Amino acid sequence: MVSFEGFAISGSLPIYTQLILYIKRGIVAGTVCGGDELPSRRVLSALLGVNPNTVQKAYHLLEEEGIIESRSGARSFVTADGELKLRLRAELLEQDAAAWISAMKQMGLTREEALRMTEVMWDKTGGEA
Amino acid sequence: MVSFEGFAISGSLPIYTQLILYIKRGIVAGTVCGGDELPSRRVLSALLGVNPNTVQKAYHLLEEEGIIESRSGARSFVTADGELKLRLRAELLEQDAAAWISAMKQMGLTREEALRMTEVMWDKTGGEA
DNA sequence: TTAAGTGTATTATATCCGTAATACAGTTTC
DNA sequence: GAAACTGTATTACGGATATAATACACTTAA
Repeated sequence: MVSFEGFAISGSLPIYTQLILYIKRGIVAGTVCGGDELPSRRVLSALLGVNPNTVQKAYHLLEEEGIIESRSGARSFVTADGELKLRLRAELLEQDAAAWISAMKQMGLTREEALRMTEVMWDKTGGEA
Repeated sequence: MVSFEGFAISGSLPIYTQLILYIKRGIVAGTVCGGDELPSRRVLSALLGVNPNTVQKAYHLLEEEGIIESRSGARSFVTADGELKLRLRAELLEQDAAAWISAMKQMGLTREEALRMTEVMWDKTGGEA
């Protein structure tokens, strides 16, 4: 069962987008694997304090991308092979890095200043190693 | 006069938010300075192919933050002293770094992998040194 | 002084996001 | 088989975003 313990709504992105990102990044990290069952729309919406339609939209879009599968009446589950995992990793890393580097360049930082910034902030923030 | 040559609408953020970010990052970079005149609402909206109300919203919010000033009838201009520049630099850098590092940790990257990612992508993208 | 440009405000419309309340058919489980 | 749960769909409402069309008073420049 895919866990949503580490998930929290934050920022200005639409909630369904945040849910999609959480699943995709979990697949890249290996914490979400092919065959894993997903919480039902109703259960997850109640857990997060969010409308069922919002979860439905996220699941529906994930299914259109071939990342999860739904059979009417039964619980949905993840369909993630190694190829998809690699595709997602490349997509998300490039996307995030491009946004970060673009912002740094717009503010006039040099490459070394950006690297030092990453080093300093990495340990200040919680999460992982 | 503040130039919007390097500005382009992109991504999912509201247009008025992108305009605000462009001004703020320009101030941090030093390309936008106190006393600089801003394009009028009508001129800038025509230049960007955007509704005048969208530019008005961005300018209005910037004025509420004390970053620009408007006199009814005359052109608006930037009011940015050194203190504001430092405040903006700290705010924006921390905000962007936090988003970037959080994404990397969610995908299970180590600190060194994130640093290497920055190094590799820095030269691949256009902009500055 | 007159004309042009400017900031500001209003009303209307359309789309997206999120919530709310249902409804129905399919599956799982007892 | 029956109850509970599931995916799916619909309608309605409010807020935010963006567009469109005006309108008015103020400043600037010719």
